Amino acid sequence: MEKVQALEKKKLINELTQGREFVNQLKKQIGPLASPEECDLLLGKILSSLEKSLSILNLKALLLEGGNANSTSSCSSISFLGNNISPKSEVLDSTKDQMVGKNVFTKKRKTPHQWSKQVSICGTGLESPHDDGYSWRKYGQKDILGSIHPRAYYRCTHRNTQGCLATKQVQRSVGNSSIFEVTYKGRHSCKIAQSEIFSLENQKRQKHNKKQELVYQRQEQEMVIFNSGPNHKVENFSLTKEEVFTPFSFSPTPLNPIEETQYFSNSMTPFSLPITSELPTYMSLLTDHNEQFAMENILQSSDSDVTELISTPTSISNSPFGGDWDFSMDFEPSTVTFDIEEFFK
DNA sequence: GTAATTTGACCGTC
DNA sequence: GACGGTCAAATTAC
Repeated sequence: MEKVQALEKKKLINELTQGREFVNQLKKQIGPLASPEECDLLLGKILSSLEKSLSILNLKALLLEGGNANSTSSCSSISFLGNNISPKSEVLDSTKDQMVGKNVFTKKRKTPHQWSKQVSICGTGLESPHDDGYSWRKYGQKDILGSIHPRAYYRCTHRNTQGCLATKQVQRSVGNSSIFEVTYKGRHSCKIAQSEIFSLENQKRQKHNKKQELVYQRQEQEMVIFNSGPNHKVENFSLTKEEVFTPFSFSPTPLNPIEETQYFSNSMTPFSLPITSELPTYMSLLTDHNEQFAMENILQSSDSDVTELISTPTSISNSPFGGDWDFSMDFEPSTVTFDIEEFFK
């Protein structure tokens, strides 16, 4: 068993090291003379390394969960946005069921086919946070005990037409009414929403590429040191929040923020993101739909990562597993930290 | 006319 | 019985 763990650890370190190396290569490639093909190739390698790393971690989590149900160590948490996210992982439940059989793990899931998350959004207006890439239909509102603001309930517009069961709850923060707490439940299975997301990403990407050209031009002109994190980007270049958020999204499959942090934390300039202690500051810049979208991507891509591991590297839209297979992660709004050393003890 | 929102009622859980 | 979540009829917006 220890040998297996050592092997896994070695593999994981190897994959992450490779990922870092690819990012560094990509960093060198990106520029006015960058070849899109080269960039695509490197991004593919980066994503591949990432997926392998995740699969190792997921398998490890499976083993831990299956072997020691009462274990309180290991995969505890991932810190993000000041919210607590505990991986009450259904991806693990689902894959576990598939891999080891339900005879061994007969424990029923508490909330089948659901994942949830919570984000805080600094609303620019007085109304609820707007477009997060999906279209929602309000179906209820309730006064909640202990809160001066009512909670609004939304479901996906395509619930009836496509059976999409995604829902979200929106509620103003008690302390700061300009902040909305949004809790997502369920996973989008609607194709329309996904194409809208993709379109939104393309727009962002195009916008970002234009901005990137400006950045390079200004770098040449002003010799600005561009390694001070996103705050500097905002101050120096007046980049919008979405450009701060998606500094690297050239791939059709956008990296999620955690992935970005993992990969870019080790790279230096010009796209390095603040890590650990600076992360909340970085994330605090994310507002409105971008922040929601970021959270969405964390979970949705986690889903697709695992799906792709089992099937083939296909798009997110047409999973062959349909609604019967739910590889999504079930998150609670809690602070999460992930200690990789502890994970392999 | 259609779609979205509002809001009181209902239901399940604790 | 209290509470949170959902339903569905009525209302509003486009």
